Amino acid sequence: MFDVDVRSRVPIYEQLVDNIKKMIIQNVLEKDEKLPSVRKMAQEITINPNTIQKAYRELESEGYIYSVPGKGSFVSDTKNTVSNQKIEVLTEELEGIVKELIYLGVPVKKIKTLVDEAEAEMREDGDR
Amino acid sequence: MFDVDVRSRVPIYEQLVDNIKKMIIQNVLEKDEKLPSVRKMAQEITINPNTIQKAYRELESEGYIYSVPGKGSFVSDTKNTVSNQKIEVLTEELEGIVKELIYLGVPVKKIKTLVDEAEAEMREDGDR
DNA sequence: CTTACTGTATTATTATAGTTAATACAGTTT
DNA sequence: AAACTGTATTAACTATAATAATACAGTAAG
Repeated sequence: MFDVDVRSRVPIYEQLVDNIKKMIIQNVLEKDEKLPSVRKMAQEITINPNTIQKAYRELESEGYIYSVPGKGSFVSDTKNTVSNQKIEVLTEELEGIVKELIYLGVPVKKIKTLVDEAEAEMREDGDR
Repeated sequence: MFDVDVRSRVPIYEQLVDNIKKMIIQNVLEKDEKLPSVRKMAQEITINPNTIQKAYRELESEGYIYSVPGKGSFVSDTKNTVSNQKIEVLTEELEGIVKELIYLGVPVKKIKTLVDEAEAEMREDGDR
């Protein structure tokens, strides 16, 4: 569920932050749901509790979770902002890809055509 | 011309690799053009020659440049080899993101605006 | 009240990657 | 010969991530 790649160049605690953020935004983790305790999570994925704590501290400071000493760490209410945050993330990704395509020599016009094609495809197979 | 951010989390040598790759792909650096020597480049951007060498070694192993001991390092002929496959991959990613954005209610028109903004931002960066 | 959980904090240590530094050697260019 | 090139090697320094070992205080349940 919370998988990390210990060999990745991006730090474990940051992978955790990203993963959990994503799950919260996608509503895989719901409001007030309890996250595994730092020690339990540390056991689960066999890494040091301090690393988990660092991730949780970061998530709390960004408002994604709230922690109560003695009780645990819980998912914050991000309901009203969830969709916006998700769009924000996707927009950033889009920006990066567009920039790469442009420097690879793909003209903006062509990129916009791709956007249209994606929309068309989406209407065809109305799933997802 | 070859600027790096020494405070970035991405290593200097990798920034160099990326920058030079981009310039080659965009044809800012042309086939058989001579790159600054490791020592000269090191002076230019005030970092260690070994770091430059590491970048050049990487670029050579990826086929972007070729180095001749005693002469220098030169841009390879990569036209039509390197970038096409990347464009394919990026196009698929673009498609996925666009579909998600549409699903979230972002109109196609707005997405195209984002494309334009990305292009504009890119031109800003390019002049820096 | 005791026990076993929670989050939190602190300090020390290890591991790793990036970078710098100082040389050295051999090929080339003039 | 002198001044360039790329290349290689070894050592040292730095910053950051991660581990380890504790400790303390709040909460919940028996």
